[in-house]
Amino acid sequence: MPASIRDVAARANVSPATVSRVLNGREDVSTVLRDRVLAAVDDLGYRPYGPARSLRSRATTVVGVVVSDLTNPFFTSMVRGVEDTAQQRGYSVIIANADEDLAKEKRYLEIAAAEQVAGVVLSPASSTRTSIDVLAERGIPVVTVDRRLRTADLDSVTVNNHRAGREATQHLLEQGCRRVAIIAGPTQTTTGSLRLAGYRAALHAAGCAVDPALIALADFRIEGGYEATKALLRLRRPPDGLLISNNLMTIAALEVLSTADINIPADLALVGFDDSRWAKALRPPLTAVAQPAYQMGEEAALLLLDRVRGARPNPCHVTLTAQLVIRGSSLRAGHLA
Amino acid sequence: MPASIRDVAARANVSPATVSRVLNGREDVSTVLRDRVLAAVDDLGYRPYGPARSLRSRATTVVGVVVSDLTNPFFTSMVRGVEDTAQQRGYSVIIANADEDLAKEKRYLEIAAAEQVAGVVLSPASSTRTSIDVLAERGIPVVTVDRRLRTADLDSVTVNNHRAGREATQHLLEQGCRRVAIIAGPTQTTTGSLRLAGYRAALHAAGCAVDPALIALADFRIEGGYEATKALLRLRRPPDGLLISNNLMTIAALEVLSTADINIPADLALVGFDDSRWAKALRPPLTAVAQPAYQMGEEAALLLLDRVRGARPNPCHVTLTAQLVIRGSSLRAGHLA
DNA sequence: CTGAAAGCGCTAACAT
DNA sequence: ATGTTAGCGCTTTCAG
Repeated sequence: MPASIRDVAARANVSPATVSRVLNGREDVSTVLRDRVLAAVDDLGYRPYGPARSLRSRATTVVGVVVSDLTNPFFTSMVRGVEDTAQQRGYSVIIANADEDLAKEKRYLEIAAAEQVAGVVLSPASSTRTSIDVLAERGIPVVTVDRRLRTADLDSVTVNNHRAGREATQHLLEQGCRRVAIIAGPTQTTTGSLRLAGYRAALHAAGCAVDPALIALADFRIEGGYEATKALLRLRRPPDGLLISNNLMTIAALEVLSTADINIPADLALVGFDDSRWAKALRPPLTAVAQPAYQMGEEAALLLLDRVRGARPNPCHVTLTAQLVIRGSSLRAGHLA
Repeated sequence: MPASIRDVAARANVSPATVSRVLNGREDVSTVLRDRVLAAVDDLGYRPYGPARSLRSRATTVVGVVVSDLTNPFFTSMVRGVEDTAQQRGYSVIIANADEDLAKEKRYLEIAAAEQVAGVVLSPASSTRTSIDVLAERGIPVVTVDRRLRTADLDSVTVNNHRAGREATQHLLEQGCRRVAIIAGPTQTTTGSLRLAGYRAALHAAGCAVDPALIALADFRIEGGYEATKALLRLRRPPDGLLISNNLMTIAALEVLSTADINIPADLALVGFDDSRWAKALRPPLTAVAQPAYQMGEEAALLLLDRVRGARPNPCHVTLTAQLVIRGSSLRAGHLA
């Protein structure tokens, strides 16, 4: 049976209220009593009991991060950014994995609401069907990261996905690709649809027709990447350039292409979204759209904590820049390593 | 202002007690009242308030996972195993990232205790300095995974690290390596020290001397892997075989080796702990000690939930098997792809 | 089968 | 500066 605040109060010969004041670092307690309380806390090994505290004060110093796929290194980097920033400011971070699944996501948002976290950083599984009502009802602020929500105007941190998709596609065209394909993410996510829109825009700008057969829709996960890549290879006129909308699907594509003995970049020039540590170790090294994942997490945490503090009345959208890092997998001219 | 149980009670014309009974799925409520309550819950959009509930009932259906490094894919797979298993059984999972840092780990264990989670799955940052006292005081069960604790006899799920280290080293020796080096993890972790011990055992068994210069101690992270690899390459007599104790350090080593133009496996045969999706896509593909990460998470969750239910009086240790997957990075004979 | 009442551990309002 | 009191939302005896 752990010690309660009353036990501490009894041992220090003060009232529970005084103990509470000391514990919450308030200045209006005499040094004598403060020391006595602290000693008692120490003796008893007292630890404040979270649920009671948040029941009474309706606040915690825990922020939640609900990510759409924790096995995706992009999101783990992003989470690290949130963690470091929040912790610097005295908040702790708990993480939940929605696994690109609306039902799981809903459940975790409910838990976040029920557990009364101070705020939530969310990368929504769907721009239209994800609902943050549970949180809104309780006045818990939400910042979306990576993706946005169309159903509510929330603070958000994203990269310019449209432009990134356009530039990556343009790069493939410049390398002489005539049939550039894309493995796109779910169009219900803003990243999925914007990167695809960027791809289309680049083709239009170059005066190329958009061949629907070259657009493979997948799920941002390894399994989907497999199927999509295989489908593209089965085409009578297979692509000679390929843009893949995230890192997990890129891993899958690399496996399929390697099994099928496709020569990269000669047969197929490749660009993948999300840079990673192993991209450089591949042969050829992978051309990637590098996103500032860690920094996105930092920014999201900053926005969220401002919101928690009640600063900033209006929704704020931070757009960072994704950078095309050109490496061997897309270089046909060969004038660069 | 969200609806409380009293509001629901009022609207359904019943007592709060009845609402509580319905919400907790108890059978002793008449169908009439149950329906009225459910309707009222629906109308009001009522959601039970976690802190009040756990304050009163001293229990939650949330389990915590405190991992030592969330950016490590091994741990994210493991977490997925915990999640799936726990969710099947009606528990939710929240995750905290200790980042191989004892202070952060301590903090998260305190939060887990304060928030009154049902139990904790932990991969401890240190086998001797990690303390689970905060949780033990409150009677919250803990299962360690991947690593063990020397300070308490807890349920644990591990692989046979000693044997895996031995077999991997033996494999390198069989490939004709004469100077096999290791990049070991922190010896304060059981995985770090056991894999190293396995390496030593293999050398002894083969009648080779253990050259201390060939043992590089690092931190299980990318940065440490860089330094360790560079240090090994600077040796007057550099290694011709290398075992790396986890995936993050392997990524770092691959980068360094690729920059230094070391030929794998001719100059240096390579084996890394932890298999991954991109291992096959590398050229040459990476020989890896594959750990059943997901399954480890599943087992850990099973043990933990048993413990939560109060089953099983004695600590239980599950040891799974790590499998050496031989690929091109370590094959010198060349009779395999 | 249902309701009334007590109280979990803590903090905030009010007194002093 | 400190103590007293009330009550957060919920579950759980205990009566009926």
